Amino acid sequence: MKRPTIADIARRAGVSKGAVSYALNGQPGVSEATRQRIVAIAQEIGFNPNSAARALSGASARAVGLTLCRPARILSIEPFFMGLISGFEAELAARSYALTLQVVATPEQEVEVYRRWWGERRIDGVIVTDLRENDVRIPVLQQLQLPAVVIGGPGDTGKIAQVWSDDAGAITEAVRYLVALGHRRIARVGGLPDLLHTRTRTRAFEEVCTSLGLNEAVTMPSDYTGEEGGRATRRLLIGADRPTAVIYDNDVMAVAGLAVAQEMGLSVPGDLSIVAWDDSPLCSLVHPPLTALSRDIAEYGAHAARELLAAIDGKQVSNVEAGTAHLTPRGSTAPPR
Amino acid sequence: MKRPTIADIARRAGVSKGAVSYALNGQPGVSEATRQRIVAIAQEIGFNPNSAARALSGASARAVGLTLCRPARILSIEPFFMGLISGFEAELAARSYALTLQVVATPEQEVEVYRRWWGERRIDGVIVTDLRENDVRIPVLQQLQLPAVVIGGPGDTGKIAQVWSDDAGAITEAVRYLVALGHRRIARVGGLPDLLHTRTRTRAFEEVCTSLGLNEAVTMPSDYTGEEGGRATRRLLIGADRPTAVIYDNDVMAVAGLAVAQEMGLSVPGDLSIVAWDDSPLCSLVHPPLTALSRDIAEYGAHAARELLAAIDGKQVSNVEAGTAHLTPRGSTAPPR
DNA sequence: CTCCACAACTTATCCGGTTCAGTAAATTTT
DNA sequence: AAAATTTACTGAACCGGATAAGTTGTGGAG
Repeated sequence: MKRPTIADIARRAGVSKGAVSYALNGQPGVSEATRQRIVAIAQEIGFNPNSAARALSGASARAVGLTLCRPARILSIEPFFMGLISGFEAELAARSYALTLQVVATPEQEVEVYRRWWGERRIDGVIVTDLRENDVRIPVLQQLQLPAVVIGGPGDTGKIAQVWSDDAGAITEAVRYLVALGHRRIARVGGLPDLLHTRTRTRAFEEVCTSLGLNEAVTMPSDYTGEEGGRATRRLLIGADRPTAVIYDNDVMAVAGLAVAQEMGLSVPGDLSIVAWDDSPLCSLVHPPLTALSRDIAEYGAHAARELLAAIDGKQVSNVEAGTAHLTPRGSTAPPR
Repeated sequence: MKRPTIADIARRAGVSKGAVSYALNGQPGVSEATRQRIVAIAQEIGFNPNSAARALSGASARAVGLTLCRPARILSIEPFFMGLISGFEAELAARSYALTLQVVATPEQEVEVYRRWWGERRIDGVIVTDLRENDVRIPVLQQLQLPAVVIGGPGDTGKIAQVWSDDAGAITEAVRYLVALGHRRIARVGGLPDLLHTRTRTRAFEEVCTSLGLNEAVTMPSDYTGEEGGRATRRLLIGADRPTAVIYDNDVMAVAGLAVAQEMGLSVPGDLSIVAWDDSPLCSLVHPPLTALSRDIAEYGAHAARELLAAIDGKQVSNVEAGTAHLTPRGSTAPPR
């Protein structure tokens, strides 16, 4: 079955290719009657413009790219990215942009993918996650002049748009809450230490602990996996001065931490309070359900997609903060015994 | 910064566009010396062929499509799809095919996306998940002659390639194992009842229970969400003749079921044994870790991708079984008290 | 020495849209 | 009523590759 082209429509309507193009794109240059006739024919034969031909004649590819730089075993379980993707989609589909995805192993590979995609004119822009300090991707994006939006700042990205959420504010709220419950020894299991938002969180965590007069603010670095999260928790709990509350940088590690506590015979929240960052259905799934720092990740993604589309349209965009995570108390936090 | 084209290379090498095209594609028609010179120049200036131009001149789009038809809140937590995507990617990236993704709400929307993608020549083929009985997508794919591979059979898909795993064998193994432990009242919390593989599992579950002389084989239909899985578990456990073992159709529902049991004061595995289908890190994360039917989902995805690429290359492919899930016993199963 | 075959190119066309420069007819302006 | 403008188109060029068809130049066979 041959797929119809504008030439087919032109023949059937008895006009030229140009007229068909004007008619279908809402451009002036055809009468209303002709336009309707052409649109009707296009509808009837199920015409879709060849995206390659369109992209070739100067227009855009109508696609944006996203690379995921995490090992498969983390990606599969980490709810964050799927939530983000759902959010992107809502915006992109509305403007019929496609989302092109690639799983990579390293930031260097990621850069290669950007170069290739942009060189191939496969995409009009990219969404960059996991911003790092002195991120190798930023200068490449600038050099290529590839429209982009960065998630996970704030950081130094020059003219590249950013979307971030107020991580410092969120962790401050969580610590204040735990202190209000009576906790004095609060630890944290952090995400990948290289990521900029991990650093922001660590710094804010230390600051609020100091300001509230807590003697120490231990952050165990981790990597978002359940195994590491569990190990870090075990290390925290075997110490003499074991914490009475732990804040986790993602939900997967929090769930793993809960399991470790249960396995060690500790009661949650009696002996240990747990706070998860990023509230996914996972948090309400386990017993007890986890107190979490909630934010609307899909909306966060949608926000990023809107910024990216604006950047693609050539609008100069400033950095945008997309809301603070707020504390959703559930069964995993209580005053210490 | 203008992105280089073969014309740029041709000018610098002092040859024609055609020669450059032959050289870069390994076609005969240029001398080895010239080819190397051209390749070197292409490398130096960072040339990537414009995918649109390539697609336009008869070649393929070098992209495949995948639609995800689940609400965002399920997608975000369901590890299956991300695992599948990782598997696709491994194959696709190796042959530098791009993966285009779209989240949709209904199979009808999915069909629309297929039509559009194919009409736009945006993709060369699609991966279809969640096969249903009398699936509306199958006739459309056949009519469009859109290369495809279906995951989730076996079912009637005509000439469209299928990849499936032996669900009947897996559930039989699980039930036999539970019976060997001494269980006589085994229930199941199933996935979406419309899906073909859910039916296969249900039928096999009933058969093996009958053949082993168990009086009843209750399957509570569910929808893969934690909430529903928890609710179904609660309904099973409040009955007079409550089961001593439950098999769940995905890991998320199994974790939710575990939480419900704990919340009702039942000990796992003492009072209730739990088996999860599809072993994700989630299963080893909770306490006790869940006995699961494991299969390599990424490999499953890779398999599907290979079949799809074969179909795109015009090879007639037969249906392929991609291995049976095998039982991984962990702490959530034991003889009943 | 001529003819042929073949390598190593060049030239031109095509893919299917977009867009610009025409052009004839209709409408408005003066 | 003639001139100017506008409307509604057509025709052709163009985007950047792939590729079929044509053009040289060279070496070997006869």
